Amino acid sequence: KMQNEIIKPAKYFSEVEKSVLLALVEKYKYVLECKKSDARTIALKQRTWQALAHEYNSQPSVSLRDFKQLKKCWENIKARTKKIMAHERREKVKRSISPLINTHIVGKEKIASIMPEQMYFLQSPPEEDSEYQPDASSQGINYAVMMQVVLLCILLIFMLIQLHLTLRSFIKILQVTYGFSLTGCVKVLLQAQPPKFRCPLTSVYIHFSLLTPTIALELFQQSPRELCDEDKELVHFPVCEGTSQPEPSCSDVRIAADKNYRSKASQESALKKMHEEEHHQQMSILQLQLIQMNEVHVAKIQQIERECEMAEEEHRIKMEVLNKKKMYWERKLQTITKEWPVSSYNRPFPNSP
DNA sequence: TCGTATCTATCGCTGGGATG
DNA sequence: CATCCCAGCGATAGATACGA
Repeated sequence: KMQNEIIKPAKYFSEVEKSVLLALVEKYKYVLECKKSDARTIALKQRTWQALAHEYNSQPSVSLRDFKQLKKCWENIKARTKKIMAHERREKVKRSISPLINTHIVGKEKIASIMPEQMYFLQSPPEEDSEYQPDASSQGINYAVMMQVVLLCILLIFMLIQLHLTLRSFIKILQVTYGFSLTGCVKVLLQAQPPKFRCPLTSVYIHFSLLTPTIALELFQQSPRELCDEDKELVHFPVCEGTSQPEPSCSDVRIAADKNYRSKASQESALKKMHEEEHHQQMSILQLQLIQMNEVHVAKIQQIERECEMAEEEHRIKMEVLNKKKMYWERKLQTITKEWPVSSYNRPFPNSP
C-alpha cells in the first residue's frame, strides 16, 4: 500500500507542474496546436506529446504523468481560459469587470497566445486603438483575418456600386494607377497595415481617396470640383473618425488632391504631383513587399530550426533506448562468459539440473 | 469521381472526488 | 458545503479506405 502511495501521482496538477507543462506546450505549440489533421500531422502530434511527456517527467518536482494526462490537462486549461476570457469579454461589454476574475488564471494571455486563432473572438476589446497589436508571431491561417478579408471584399463591391463602376473598369484603374492586380492590391493593403485589421473601412477609404482623382481624370472625365466633393465624402466617412490614424503618406496625397483640384489652373501641376506621389506609393508598397518576404523567410528558418530541435530530441531518446538495450546485452554477455568461459565450453549449463 | 463507412482528434459538458 | 479540478463521455468534423 505504501509503495502504491509513493508511485501514485498527485491527483491535481500543482502550479509548478502546470507551469512546466505550459512551457513545454509553448515550446511545441507549432505542432500541438496545428489545425491540420492528416495522418502525418496526427502521428507527429502523437510523437510530440510522447516526447513532451518524457521531457516533462524528467523535470524535478513533478509527479509522473503519461502523455494522455498531460494532454487532457492542457485541454482543460484551454477550456478554462476560453471560458474565463469569454466571461471577461461579456463583463467588459457591460463595463463592470470583477478584479477577482482578472486574476483567476495567471498567465492566461500566455495561454491565449499559444492558440490565438481560438481566442480571437474571446479576447477583451482593446482599450485604445494604439494598444491593439496583432500577434505577428502567430503562424498559419488566421481565420479572423480571413473573415476581415471577406468583409473587405463585400465592402469593395458595395463601394463599386456606389461609385457606378463596373468590376472590369475598377480592375483597370488598379492596373493603371498601381500597376498590379486586384488580389495583389488587397494583399498589400492587409500586409502593409496590420494594426487596422479591426477597421477595414479606414483602409479602404484611404485607398479610395488616392484612387478617386485618377478615376475621374482617366475614365469619367468629371469636373475636378465634383470629384473633390466626392473625395471629401469618402474621406469623412464616420467610421474613420477617431478609430485610427491614417497613413501620413495617404493623408498627404489626399490633402494635395483636395487643394489642387479646387483650381483648374493648377490642374497639370497637381497631376504631376499625383503621379510622383503614386510613384512613391508604389515604391513604398514594393518596400513593404520586400519586408514581408524577409519576414516570411525568417519565420521559415525559425520553423526549420524548431523542427531540427525536435528531430534532435527524438534522436536523443532513440539513442538512449538503444544504449540501454546495448548495455543490457553487454551485461548479459559478461555474465554468460563468466559462467561459461571458453576454455570450459563442455561444462554442463549452470542452471541445468 | 462520388458516396459511404470507419477511425481519430478535438471540444464541451458533466460526474465524482479533493480541498478549503 | 461550495468550489475547483480531473477525467470520462458523447457530439462533431476531418481524414482515410474502399467499393461502385
